[in-house]
Amino acid sequence: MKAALEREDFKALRIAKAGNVNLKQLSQLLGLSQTTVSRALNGYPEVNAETRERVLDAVRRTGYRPNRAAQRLATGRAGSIGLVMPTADGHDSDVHFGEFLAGLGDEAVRHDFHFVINPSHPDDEEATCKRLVASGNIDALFIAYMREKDPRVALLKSLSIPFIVHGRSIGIPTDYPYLDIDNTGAFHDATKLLVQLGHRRIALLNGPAHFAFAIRRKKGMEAALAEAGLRLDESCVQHTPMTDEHGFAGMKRFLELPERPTAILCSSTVLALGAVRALNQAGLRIGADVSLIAHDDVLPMLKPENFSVPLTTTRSSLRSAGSRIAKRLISRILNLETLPEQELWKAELIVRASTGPAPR
Amino acid sequence: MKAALEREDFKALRIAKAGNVNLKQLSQLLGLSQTTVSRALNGYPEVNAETRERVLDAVRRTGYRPNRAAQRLATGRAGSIGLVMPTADGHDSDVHFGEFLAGLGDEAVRHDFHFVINPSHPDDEEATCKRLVASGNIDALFIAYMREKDPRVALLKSLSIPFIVHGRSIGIPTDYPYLDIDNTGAFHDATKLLVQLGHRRIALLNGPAHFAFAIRRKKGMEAALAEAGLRLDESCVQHTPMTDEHGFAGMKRFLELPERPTAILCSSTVLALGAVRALNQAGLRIGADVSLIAHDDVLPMLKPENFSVPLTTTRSSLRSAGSRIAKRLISRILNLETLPEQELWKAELIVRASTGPAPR
DNA sequence: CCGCTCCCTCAAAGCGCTTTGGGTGATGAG
DNA sequence: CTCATCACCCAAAGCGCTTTGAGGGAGCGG
Repeated sequence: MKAALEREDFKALRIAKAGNVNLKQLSQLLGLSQTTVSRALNGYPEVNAETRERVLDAVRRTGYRPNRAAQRLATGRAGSIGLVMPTADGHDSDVHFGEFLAGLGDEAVRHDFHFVINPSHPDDEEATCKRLVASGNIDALFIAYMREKDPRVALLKSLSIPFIVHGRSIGIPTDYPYLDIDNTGAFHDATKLLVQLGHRRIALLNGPAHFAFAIRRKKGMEAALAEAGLRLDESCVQHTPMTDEHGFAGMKRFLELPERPTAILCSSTVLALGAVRALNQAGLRIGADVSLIAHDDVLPMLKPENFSVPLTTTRSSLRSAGSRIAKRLISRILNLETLPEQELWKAELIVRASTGPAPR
Repeated sequence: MKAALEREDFKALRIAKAGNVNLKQLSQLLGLSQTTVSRALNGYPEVNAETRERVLDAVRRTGYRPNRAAQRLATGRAGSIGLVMPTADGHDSDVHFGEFLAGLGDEAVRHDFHFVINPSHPDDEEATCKRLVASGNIDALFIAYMREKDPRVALLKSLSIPFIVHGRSIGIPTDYPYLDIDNTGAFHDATKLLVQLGHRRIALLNGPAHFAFAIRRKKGMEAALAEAGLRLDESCVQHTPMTDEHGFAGMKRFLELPERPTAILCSSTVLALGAVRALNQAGLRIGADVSLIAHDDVLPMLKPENFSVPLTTTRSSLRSAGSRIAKRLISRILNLETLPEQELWKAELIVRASTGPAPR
């Protein structure tokens, strides 16, 4: 009895939803076959232009919308792209993820694509990827938070599913599609600026050491220091999650060093937030006693220009990256391979008041 | 019998290797009809317990996974829930959204549900809802950021699609399913605490005035003030987006008032961030010269206990709310109406160092 | 041993779309 | 006048699942 009721409910739902016409009705209305209508709609060439116009017009009038589930079943295409969201109970979720998602979603929805967001413990991402692909309800996968020699790349290649990587791994061939920013270059330039301002002892508040972007940023920094005949003291480097909390603690540790750094690079404005707090607490003037540069992902809630002392930054919009990746992913799914395989975006160095000449 | 089993094992292995098994193959493997297998899988009562066990075992061995598209087509159920993400080019995306999503996603993925995330200009949400429902590829809708007399409630009721509201509207009957926190109570209690500490002039850094939660929080505050024979001066209230930037600007304005408030309530820790900055800049000691209480959504990147002066807060986890809403939404879709229609969560008042006796 | 429930299982009919493999009439060439 | 060639269009066969309506076998009372 209960089951029967349920079934009826669903039928009702279906009909309510259906308010829509279906292909069959539409074709009857037009006096055409379903084939022809379908072809007209999907842009096949063997349909008379006039017929196609007639079909399109009927679609407009009836408000016909193809049933996605039926399309998916018939084509075998799922119409959705998979994301692995690194999060777990008791594990910090990443602010940067939301912003990225905004860009991705914006673009995806334009093509009527769904997401399958699969939360996963950060250490379990490989298995999650596998499961997600095996589930068969995604057409393409997006992965991020790349690590050194990241095993997911090989995995995805072997799974023969379109995918795009946000970032790049290190230590494996880069023959996969990616979108990355030039982290090395960005932190090289930032460091160079500090060196030119006379800084000799520069510290780095970096993201977790296993992430490729963190490794590259450090490398860029070291390169710029080397050019000036300097080297990066390991005591001046900290790898932590990119939260306010760790920024604060990290900066405090720097300030306790016997030979205090005069300038600090931060891998995120969120880290910088805590760092600034520590500096204020220590009574140090930013831009005078200590210089600060942060990488800015353009998080709308945290603008570097609004810091008490506006922050010099290397900027690259995370949202744009999301949007771009969605675009490329979808065009790969639809086999419109016109977009480039690999992209490296330059970050923009924007000088504000948090950087000044080294104190003497 | 034994031989048959072995043969089955062998076949199973081969099929598993070959790729995905489908229902037909699975039923052939078992020597059952598709109907029976389907029923066994979907928990229908008319299947022998032993048979069901046999089926389940075969599923395990073959790694069979039902094709979602086919299921959706056959049942008319889309297997996904719709979200409207308030964001647009040039419009701030909300940090709180990401955190909420983490909870929602975590729960949804457990039931193999998808999302359809539809970004929308905040002023265009009604139309977006309509479009989303009409698209026919969601089974249920979630809406948030409720406003006074929110037209979306009536809209969704008329569309006869399961939905849950995060928050509650104001000025319309509350006969719809929602999950809200007791904003009135939370800010009532917070204000009461301040009053007890001797504060007489208390200000409010609130979210945008059109949001119901903001209205309720203000109301709660006014009630507590009234109980003490006080009233809320309009110059002591500010409605702004909940960003660091606005927190800073808002607090600055408060500090410029002829009669400066001695305590401030913030609708978000993000607002508090900027507010604290302004206080520091003005050289005021938090917890001594000025008391501060913020509402804490438990954003992992911004913990109130890590503020330079740990923040007294009213706490309610946004992630838990997301998770809970997903659970209820899914159970409504599956017609397991065991969960309550309406829930009001109490926020927890946690006293830390940012509140102290009023200065004299 | 018959007949009648219960259980359990089955074959087959959709769900709405895409796609294959023809057809048909008009056109132009031979 | 015939035949190949287009340009259009069609009927029908899936895609993999759920669900209906019906059938077969075991167990029981008569």
